[in-house]
Amino acid sequence: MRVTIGDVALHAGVSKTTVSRVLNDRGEVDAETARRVRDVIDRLGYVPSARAVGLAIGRTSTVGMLVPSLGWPWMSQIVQGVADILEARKYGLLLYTCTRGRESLEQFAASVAAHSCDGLLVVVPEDGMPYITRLYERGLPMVMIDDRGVGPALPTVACTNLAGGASAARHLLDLDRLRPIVLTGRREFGCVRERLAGFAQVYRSAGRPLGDEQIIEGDFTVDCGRAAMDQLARSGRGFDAVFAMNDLSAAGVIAGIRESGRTVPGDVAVIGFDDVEVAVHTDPPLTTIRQPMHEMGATAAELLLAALAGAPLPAEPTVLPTSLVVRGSTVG
Amino acid sequence: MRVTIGDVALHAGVSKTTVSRVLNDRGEVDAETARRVRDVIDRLGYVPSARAVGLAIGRTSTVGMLVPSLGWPWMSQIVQGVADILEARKYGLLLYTCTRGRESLEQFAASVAAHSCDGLLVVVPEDGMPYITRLYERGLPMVMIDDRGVGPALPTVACTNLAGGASAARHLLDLDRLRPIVLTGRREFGCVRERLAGFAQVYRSAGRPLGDEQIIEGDFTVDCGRAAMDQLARSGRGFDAVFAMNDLSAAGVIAGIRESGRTVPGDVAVIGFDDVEVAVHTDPPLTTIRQPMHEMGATAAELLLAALAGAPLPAEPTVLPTSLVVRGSTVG
DNA sequence: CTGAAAGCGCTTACAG
DNA sequence: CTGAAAGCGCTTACAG
Repeated sequence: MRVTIGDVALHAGVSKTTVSRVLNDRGEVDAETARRVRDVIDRLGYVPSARAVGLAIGRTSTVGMLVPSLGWPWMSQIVQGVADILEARKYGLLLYTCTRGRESLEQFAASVAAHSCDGLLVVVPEDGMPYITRLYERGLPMVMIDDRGVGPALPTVACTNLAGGASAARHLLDLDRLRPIVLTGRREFGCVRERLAGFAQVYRSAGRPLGDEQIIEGDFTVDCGRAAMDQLARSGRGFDAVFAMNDLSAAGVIAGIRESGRTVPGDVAVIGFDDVEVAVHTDPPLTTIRQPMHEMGATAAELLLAALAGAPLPAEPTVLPTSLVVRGSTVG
Repeated sequence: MRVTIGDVALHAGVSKTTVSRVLNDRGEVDAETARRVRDVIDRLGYVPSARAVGLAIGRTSTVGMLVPSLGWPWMSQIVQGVADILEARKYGLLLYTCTRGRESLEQFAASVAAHSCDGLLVVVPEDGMPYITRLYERGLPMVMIDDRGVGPALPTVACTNLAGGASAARHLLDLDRLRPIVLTGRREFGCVRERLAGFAQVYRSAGRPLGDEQIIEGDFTVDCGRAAMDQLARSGRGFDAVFAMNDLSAAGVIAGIRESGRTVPGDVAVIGFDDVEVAVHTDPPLTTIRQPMHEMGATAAELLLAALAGAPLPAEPTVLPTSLVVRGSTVG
C-alpha cells in the first residue's frame, strides 16, 4: 500500500522523528544519517501525505477561490493570475463557482468552515456579499477582487475605473471629438458610475460639459450597442464619438454604425472598456481601456499569501491602473 | 479556538463515537440522543474538519484538474463543466495550470503523490503525456479530456472531429458550394487530420474529390486566415467556400475576403470550428461546428466520480457529438 | 544528534 | 443503543 513515514524510518533504521526532521530540513541531524534517510526516501518514492501534514501543523497550503462564473471572458484571466502566483509559491487552488446562486454559496461556506483552505480569494458575487462578509468577520484571511466597483468594506483589489473613464475622454478630445455619446452599463454598478464620472469630468474641464441627452443607459451586451445606434439614428442627433463602457457593447456600436452607412473611425470614433479578446476581432479593431485582470488576480493572491505569512492586510483598497490601448476604431 | 467533535461530545454528554454516528447518519442512535447532539452541533456551530475526516477515512472528496492554460477561450468552458458536476456532488476542485511547462507538471505530480485528491481530470497537455501516463499506471483514477485529437491510451472524453468535418462538408454541399478551400491547423494535431478526413470524404462521395491545391495549412490564428485569402487572391484560383478549422482563423478568412472586395456569404461561404465567442461577433456571424466543451468537462467529471464510486472506467473513448451552428457566414 | 510519546480531529471495529 | 481504544500519517515539545 501507501508508503508512510513509518516505512521510511524502518528501512533507514531511525525513528519517525528523525525522518520528519530530514523531511523538513530541521538541520539538527547527523549528515550521514540524513543521507541514509534521503536514500530510503528516494528508493521508496516516499511523499508525505498532504492531509496528515495539514492535520498535524494546522495548515492546508491551499487557497480557496470563489468566482461568480467562468462564463465571463475576463474571469479566466483573473483565475490565471491567481494560479500563477499560487503555483509559484506551492499553494493549491481550490476553485468554487457560484452558478447555482445561494446553494453554491452555502456549499462554499461549508467547505470554508471545514477548514479546507487557509485563506480566501473572492471575486465579488452577484448578491452574496453578506455571506462573504460574515466569513471575513469570523477571522478568515481573505482578499476580494472587485471587478465592478462594488467597493466592499473588506481587503480589496480593484482598478481605476475613474481614471479609465478620464483617459477615454482625453483620447477622444485629443482626436477633436467634441460631441461624444456615452453608452453605460446598468447604473447600479459602481464601476459604471465611476467611469462616467471620470469621463464627464474631463469633458467638463475642456469646456464641453456632457448633457443628459449624450448619455444612454445600456446593459453591457452587444445588442444594447446596436440598439443605441438605432435609437440615435432615428433621433437625428449628431455625434462623432462613442464611449461604450465595455467591449461587447462597443462591438455592437461599431456594427450599428457601419450598418447605418457611416464609417468608424471616420464619422464616429468608438472606444470600449475591458480589452477582452473580442476587441481584437471587431472591424476595425477596438480602441479600449484595458483592465489588468491578470494582475488583479496575481496581486490579490500575493496579498493573501502575505497575510497568511503574518503581514497585515491593507486597510485601503489596492487599486491597479487601467491603460489606454489604441487600435483602429479611433485612429484610422 | 476551533470547536471539535470532542467539544460537542462533552456538551452533549455522550462519546465522540456517538457524535460521529449522528454526523454520518449511522442511524443506530437513540432518537432523543441524536436530537440532543444535533442541538449542540447547531449551537456550537460545529463543522467537522475536512482534513481530519480525510485522514481517517482515506479520501479527500477533492478532484484535481490539470489544464494547459486558461488562456484558450474554450478552456474555461471545460472547467465550468467540471465544476458544475463536482459542486453538485459536493466534491472540491483543485485546479492546476501548466503555464510553466515541466516545472508545473512536476509540482502537479508532487501534489498528486501527496494524495491531495482522489482522482484526476486532465486536459491533454502540450508535451506532458508521458508524465500523465505514469500517474495513471500508478493506479490513480483519471479521465483525460482530449481537445485536440491526441487519442491518448487512457480513459478519455473527446468529440467527433471526423463527423464535424463531414457535417461542415454536407452543409456546404447543401448550399451548392462545389469549389471549397480547406484551411487547416497544423497537421500534427489529430483533430486536424480527422476534420480534414471527414470533410474530404463527403466531397469525394459527392463526386467532387478535393485536390491538394484546395487545402492550405494554417496555424489556427486570425492572421493565417487573412494570409490564406491573400495567397489565394494572388494565385487567381476560384473558390466559393472556405472551411476553416477553427473560429479564429475563420474570422481572419472573413476579414480577408471582405477586404478583397468580395462578399460573405454571397461570393464565398465561410464555416469555422469550435463555436467560441468570436463566432458571434464576426461580420457576418460565423457558421461553425460547435464543440461541446462544457459537456466534455461535465462528462469527464461524471465518469471520474463514477470510478471513485467503484465503477470501471470505460476502455473506449467517450465521444461527444459536435453540431452544426448555422449563422450568416454561409446563409445570407 | 536522536527517540518515545502525545497530539492534530476524525472514524471504526470491537465489546457490551 | 453506546463507549473505550486504536488508528489514519504526520509534527513537536520534551528528555536524554
